[in-house]
Amino acid sequence: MSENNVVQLFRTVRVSRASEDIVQQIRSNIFAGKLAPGDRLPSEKELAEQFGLSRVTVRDALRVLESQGLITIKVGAGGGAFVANPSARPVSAMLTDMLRLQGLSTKELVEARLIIETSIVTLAAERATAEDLDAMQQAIAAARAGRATGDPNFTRHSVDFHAALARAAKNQVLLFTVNSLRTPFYDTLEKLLPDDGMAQRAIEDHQKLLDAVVAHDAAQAAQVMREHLMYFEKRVEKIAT
Amino acid sequence: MSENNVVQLFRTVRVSRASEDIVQQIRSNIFAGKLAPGDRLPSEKELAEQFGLSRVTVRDALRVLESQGLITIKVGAGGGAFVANPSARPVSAMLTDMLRLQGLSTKELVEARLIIETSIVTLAAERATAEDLDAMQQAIAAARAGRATGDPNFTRHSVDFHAALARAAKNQVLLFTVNSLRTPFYDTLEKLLPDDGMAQRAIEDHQKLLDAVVAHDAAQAAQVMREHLMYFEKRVEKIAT
DNA sequence: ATGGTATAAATATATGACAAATATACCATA
DNA sequence: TATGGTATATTTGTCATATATTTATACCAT
Repeated sequence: MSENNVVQLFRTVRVSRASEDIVQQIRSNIFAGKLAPGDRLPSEKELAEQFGLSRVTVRDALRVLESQGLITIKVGAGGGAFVANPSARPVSAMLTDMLRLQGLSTKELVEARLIIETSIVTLAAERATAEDLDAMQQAIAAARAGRATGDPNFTRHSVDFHAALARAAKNQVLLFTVNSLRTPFYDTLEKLLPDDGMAQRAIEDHQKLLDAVVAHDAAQAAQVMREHLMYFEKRVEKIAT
Repeated sequence: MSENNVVQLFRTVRVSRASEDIVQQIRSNIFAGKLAPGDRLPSEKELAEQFGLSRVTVRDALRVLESQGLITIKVGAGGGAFVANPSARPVSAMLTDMLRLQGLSTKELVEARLIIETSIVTLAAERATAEDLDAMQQAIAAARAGRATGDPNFTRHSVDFHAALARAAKNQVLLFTVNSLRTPFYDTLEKLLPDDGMAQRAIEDHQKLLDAVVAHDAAQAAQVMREHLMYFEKRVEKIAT
């Protein structure tokens, strides 16, 4: 064992908190199915008694569980902590945060988004239900109606369209991943004043995407998506710099 | 507006907590780059003064930020809340929770991973540097050495190999995303007792992947990756149980 | 049936205090 | 000088007690 190559035999030690034990116990009960979505946990006071700890410590634990998406907390009579429905939303939010923190280049984001969005649209071409198609069509119709009244801000409808498209792929992992990648773009897009040309282009592209999905034409859908993303990401890129 | 079709004009209202405002303010500073990883926040006492709220409320907010993976908290002199390095681990942990709770299915995860991993290996075939290739080779060599001494546990070397491969794609977004998606799988694999057949297969596949990347043969690399993932994911069918 | 008020239950927040963890400074000893 | 021990200061962790706020329900009046 030379000076330069120190072998790591031990791990960092961290003293745990009492509240972590509470978190762990409640998690175990949730994962074991002893607590199901919608079930109410005992009140903070009761939990404090059961755990033999103070109410503050219990609240600490509950805040952690809430942040992990495992419980929701309601105030007032009949309130308390309730086991949450499992959702990919917290995962997506966290992935969004983590990506944001990394100071990623637009180029990397664009590239990653291209890969995932084209996969999504390919899957959507296979898997979209009538409901999905309807949702996509409605987003397009709403964008058209908005434009007809002179409102060039198509962002909201674009978000809705892309959300419906991603749902049509029937893969929640891709859904939350692409949402995390999209968020930076939509944030920027919403800040700029979109012109009517962009609105028109968005509507046209969305319609083409929908048509391709309806026709189960995955290759065409992927191609349109690529062009769509490249067009819009060039505009966002200009503004961001 | 008939009885059966009630138009939703309003959204559910929820009274916010004071601590959420603190969370938001700290997040804004982190995302704006005013607080960088490693930076220390003021003490709880000082934050309480700055926000004009009690220390309890500040602690609430800090617990949330900690659970979101944005800060780490240290006890004692020189302690306090420090801005965390972005890590895939909190995302993976949350993803694992959702898998356990069946909010997401293994099938969806596998499908998403297939898409992203094959894109990564395609990019790596174009972009890998000598350094990347060396790192991959070393992971393979380490796995071989381990196996030669009778240690069938190749998981660590597999993690290293895939990490090196993902770095070779030169896209931080894909790297981070795939690390988040991969970890639940490895955590499960590590809990199994892998047999030597699996170790051998991993080493062979990794070598084939490396060879394809060296040869800039993206199509071959993608094909090997697909087969590799399908082989292993069949053996880890139930992730996070 | 509708509206208003009181009450109870539960979380949210505050204040003050002590416990525990940790880094640093200082001193004694070999 | 290096090592070990102790004291001190700083900071988080937890506690006890209390009040504020939110919300559902019960009850009464119109």
